[in-house]
Amino acid sequence: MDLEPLPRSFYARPVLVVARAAIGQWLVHRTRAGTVAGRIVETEAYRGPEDRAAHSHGGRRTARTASMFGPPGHAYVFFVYGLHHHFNLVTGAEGEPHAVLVRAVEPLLGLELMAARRGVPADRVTLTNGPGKLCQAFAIDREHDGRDLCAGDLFLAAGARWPVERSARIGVQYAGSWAERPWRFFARANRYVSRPRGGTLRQP
DNA sequence: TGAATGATTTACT
DNA sequence: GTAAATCATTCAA
Repeated sequence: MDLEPLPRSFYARPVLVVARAAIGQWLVHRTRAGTVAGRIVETEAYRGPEDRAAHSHGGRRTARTASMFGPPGHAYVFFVYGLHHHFNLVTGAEGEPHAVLVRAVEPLLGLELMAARRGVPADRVTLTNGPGKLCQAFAIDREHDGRDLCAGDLFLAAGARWPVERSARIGVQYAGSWAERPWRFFARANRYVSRPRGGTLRQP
């Protein structure tokens, strides 16, 4: 299969459209250590400045959120909890701080490399079933913040169509009524979709 | 300059 | 189920 980056026009659309369209596409990262790729199975839309859960809410433009305000088709990567990275796709128009958080991926290529980076066996869903986990498996960190996803070693490629379901977002209940909005999209019947927090994640 | 905290994960009781 | 890990960013002073 040819792994060519999706065009910028894929990202230059409303954030909710991109969040839904991203399900089923491939996420690819080529590094010196090898290539890893997987199917995107879970996303969430963050629509600052009116979205209280978004870092860009209220139009706050800081050093951290700068890339969220940049042109579409670039990455927004940030670091939380002192240990984890989160990977986002910048969408919409330049100056519009909207982004799509990639929350889970189904591993397809480079499973052994992912397993080595994660320190878990390659056949476990915990390899990539969470935003922090997939960043570790794909070796995505702040180095990639602001990176162009249309030209480089980290990009989305066209994948197969996949049935999509939607729900409220996870982990941002404080966002009040906005959290009621079904801005989380996930692939139906895919075991790599993350489970809501609080529930113990058991291995098959 | 200093204190609080988070779009989470993991281990432990 | 609950708590610890762990630090860049943010906001207050």
